Amino acid sequence: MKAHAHPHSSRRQELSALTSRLRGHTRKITGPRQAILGILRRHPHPLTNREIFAALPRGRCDLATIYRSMHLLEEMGMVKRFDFGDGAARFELVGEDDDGHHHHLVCMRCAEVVEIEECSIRELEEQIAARNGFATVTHKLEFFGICPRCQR
Amino acid sequence: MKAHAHPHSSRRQELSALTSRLRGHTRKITGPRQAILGILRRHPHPLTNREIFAALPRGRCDLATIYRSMHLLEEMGMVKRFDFGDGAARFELVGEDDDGHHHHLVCMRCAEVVEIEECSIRELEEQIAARNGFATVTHKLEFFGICPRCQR
DNA sequence: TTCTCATTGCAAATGATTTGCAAAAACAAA
DNA sequence: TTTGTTTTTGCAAATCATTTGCAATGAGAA
Repeated sequence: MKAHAHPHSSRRQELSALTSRLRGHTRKITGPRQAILGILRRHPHPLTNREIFAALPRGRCDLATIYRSMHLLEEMGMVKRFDFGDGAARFELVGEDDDGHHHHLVCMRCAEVVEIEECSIRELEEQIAARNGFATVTHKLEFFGICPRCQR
Repeated sequence: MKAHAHPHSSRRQELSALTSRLRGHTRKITGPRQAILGILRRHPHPLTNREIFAALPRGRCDLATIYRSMHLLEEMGMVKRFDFGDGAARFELVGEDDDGHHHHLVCMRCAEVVEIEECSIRELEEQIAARNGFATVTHKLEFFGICPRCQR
């Protein structure tokens, strides 16, 4: 999965800003957590836990700890979970201002990922919620196709 | 997961029509396959392999066979795979005329499923494909919320 | 520095899905 | 209908992502 344009990641957050968010939730700033946040900060792409693990200097942190950390960060709203349907969850850091809501266009051959900014599904979401009496409706939407390079 | 309106399933396919589609692909009409198609036909909802297994008279078919059958049926376009993000794939029978494209609104508490018919994402899909140079773009979209009953 | 509770590493447990393999079943041919 | 060939199945074991029990460790407060 190569590097790619990532509009949302234009303003990379300071690591200190990230850790202070942890502190604000009465969470401890541990080595593994700092390391994980560091990786997420450097890779503004959806990363699997295994990818985060591989990117970490070996022995720095257990895979189970990464799983636990991602749950914590997700609950705190610091990361967003994505599901590309291949059985492994992926995570991206969410900006403090940002709500992290966006979609992806995933190449089904090489797995290149392009971030999709606009989301005109909000209105549709409201219609569907009203029409079915559902509350707090959200959605998951990902696009899949063949990227330019794979078409050649 | 209770029964619910299912616009797409209005015309339930004959079992014989289903098996003849298998025959057309040089596939054998076996007991397990007929049983599985029977279950899918009777339950026009997204079903997990385990649910199909449980719905089958016990001893009728091995779970591994269900997994293999669903792959086969999916390749043949006879079923559509859905992913509600809970780690288990779900399948629905696809009509011969129908392309099976639709979405769901899933209650996050009780897992009730409502089928969503319209899909205004097609246009968006085309825009995204053109703008990013991707080919054969498709998407996966599911909605999640709290159903009326769970709100009480 | 000490105390306490959160957090971690490690290994084992889960749960969905896949796979190797020999036996059983379809179907076509005779 | 009997036989031969090929697919399909059941069963058990293997994978893979993810979770969890537990004792040892580390972070932050007092």
